[in-house]
Amino acid sequence: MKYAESEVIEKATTLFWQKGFQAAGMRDIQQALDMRPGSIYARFKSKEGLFQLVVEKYVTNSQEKLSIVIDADCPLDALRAFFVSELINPEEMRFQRQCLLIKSITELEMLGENGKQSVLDGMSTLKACFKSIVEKAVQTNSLPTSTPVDKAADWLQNQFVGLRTFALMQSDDHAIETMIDKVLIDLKTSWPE
Amino acid sequence: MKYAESEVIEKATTLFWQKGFQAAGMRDIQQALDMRPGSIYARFKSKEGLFQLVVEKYVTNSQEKLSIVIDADCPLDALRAFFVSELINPEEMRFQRQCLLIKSITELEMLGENGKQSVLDGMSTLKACFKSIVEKAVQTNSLPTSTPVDKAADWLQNQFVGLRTFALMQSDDHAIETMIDKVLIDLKTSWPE
DNA sequence: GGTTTACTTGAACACTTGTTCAAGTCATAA
DNA sequence: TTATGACTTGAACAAGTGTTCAAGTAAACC
Repeated sequence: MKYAESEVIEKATTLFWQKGFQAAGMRDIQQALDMRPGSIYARFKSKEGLFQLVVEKYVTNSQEKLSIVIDADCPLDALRAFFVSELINPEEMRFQRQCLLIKSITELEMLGENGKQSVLDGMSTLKACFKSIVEKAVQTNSLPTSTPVDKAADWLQNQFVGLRTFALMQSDDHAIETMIDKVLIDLKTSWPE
Repeated sequence: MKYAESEVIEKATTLFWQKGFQAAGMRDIQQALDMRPGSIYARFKSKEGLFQLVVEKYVTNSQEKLSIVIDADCPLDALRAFFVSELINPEEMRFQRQCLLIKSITELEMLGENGKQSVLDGMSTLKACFKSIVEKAVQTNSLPTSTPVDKAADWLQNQFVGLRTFALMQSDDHAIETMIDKVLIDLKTSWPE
């Protein structure tokens, strides 16, 4: 085995993240991984099989990052730090501002059943993480006990999605930080109904 | 000329909106438009030429819808109505919940210079519309005069983007409406700095 | 030592892609 | 009436797509 799996997945992640599933051709993949088609197919079964592993690894990774937020003494400060670190990064990593899952949702129809399920499952998993964050914030009195947890979790994930698209196109990092601060203000204010 | 241009653009819009630029193959386009390749190339020069017209028409259309909001007596009520009509529609039109421009931004790198510019220009155009809405709301005392107009316009467009992705995946229309109401609450509350 | 197993190579395959082109249609202008 | 030019047709093209396969390598197991 020429390269360790983790190494390969990492390279594949970069490629899929930059180009998307369809646009990343097998030849691009072969070049990025420095592997010949036969090797790729023997190890990952298909382009979609590789993509599935990438998505699953991506979700696990995100989950770990969100766990740090959940376990922090002050979850809202940690949440802000998480947002900043995900949304404000150097130019050569700009593509990472977009969420890989959201990008994949755009081409969901072009994926087979397995790939599709991986993406959707990933979304649910991350939604659960956001819920835990809100719950923790309520427990530590960072948020009022009146906060509707489920609604706020949906909203928070939704805000994150919007921010990522905003950050992708926005060149002014300060404007992004302002948007993040607005999220943290609104998280504490009132909810409909 | 077998079909009027507006008719053709409309059909092409549906296809690109559903499948995206890359995934909509020339054969799909030929079938959707009921035209042979030669006709399409004679009239639109290329797949990207057709796409460009679609994007431009889409932007004009959106601009018109937003003009109604700007000109309304109560812009915030009109804004809510606009959000609802764009985000809550029957199942067979679900693909329209996603913004065509945002969907296109995902595949910006795969477009030629002209197509790319059309999409980016479209984003700027719509941003200007959102700014007008906020300005109008301030003028009519629907929003406090302290509202930072530019910031709020960015934020509002950003919220719309997030909501569209949310609505795309959300089957519960009521949850979408709740999110819309949250936007209207937060638009009136405080801003960072 | 021999067999199995996981992995690797690179040429080749069948199919799809966007695009071209010679030829034809038909309304408008001279 | 003839000529022009915008539009149409459908077969064809070169290049690209994901995938397969016979053959080779090398470490692991009996």
